[in-house]
Amino acid sequence: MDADTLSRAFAALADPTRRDLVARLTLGDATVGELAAPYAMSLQAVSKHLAVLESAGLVSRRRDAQRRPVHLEAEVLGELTGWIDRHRHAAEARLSRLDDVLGTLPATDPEEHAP
Amino acid sequence: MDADTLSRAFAALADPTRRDLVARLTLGDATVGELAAPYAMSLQAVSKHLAVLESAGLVSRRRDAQRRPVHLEAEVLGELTGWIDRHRHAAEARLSRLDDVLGTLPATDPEEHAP
DNA sequence: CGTATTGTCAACCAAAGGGTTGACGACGGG
DNA sequence: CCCGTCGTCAACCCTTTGGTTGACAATACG
Repeated sequence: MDADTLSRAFAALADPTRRDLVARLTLGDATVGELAAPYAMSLQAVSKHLAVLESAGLVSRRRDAQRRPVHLEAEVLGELTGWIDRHRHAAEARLSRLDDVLGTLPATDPEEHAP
Repeated sequence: MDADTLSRAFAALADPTRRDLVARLTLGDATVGELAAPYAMSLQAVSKHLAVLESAGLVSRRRDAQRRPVHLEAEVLGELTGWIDRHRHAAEARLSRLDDVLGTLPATDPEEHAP
């Protein structure tokens, strides 16, 4: 899980069009043309977005005659949630230790941030 | 959870320095100077990175005399994992339905969809 | 064979990103 | 009151990014 993969994957998902493409691909593989159809932009632009997703490891392309069916690779998504969760939980753990220290205060009704 | 927040947050985490800052902040609040110390770059550069994190809602800054203690806001991290998990699970659910359809085949390992 | 379909490659452009340096603003401590 | 500290603002620079158009590669099909 090198930092570069992480950087590329986060960067890939930073674009609404690319997130949309990912969402579309959860419904199943699709060709570039099918993927491009809904958008106002050119086919080439969508092809570039797919290249970004591919270089981030989020997507792979097969070859089928002239078509290039695009397939979602969900594993990298797991690395992203992995990174985020690790740090979020670290922060929350620290907070609950803090609550411990302040624990003698009048029942601060904790909003159940870490069930 | 507008698309803009999502875009800004993903973009914010696409930079290794900013991810590092987030990691540092899970240990507790810190001033800009403290945060900048480990890096080769200028204080202004780190200040800019913090501005990016702040505009993504990942961080907030108090005022304490000349100091500007930075505080990690973990909630947005939850929105990110929310988006990712939603789509990852959608993809996996679809795959398992597909396995259902192909279910009469000789017990394919779930990982083996792309040989 | 010729041609239509499907995508990629290449060159280009405007805008955004990540960094620099220099100057300034707001405080606290002599 | 002046000075040092902490941080932001502003201008600038180079690279990356998201988009365009035009040409070309590969393959099916009449």
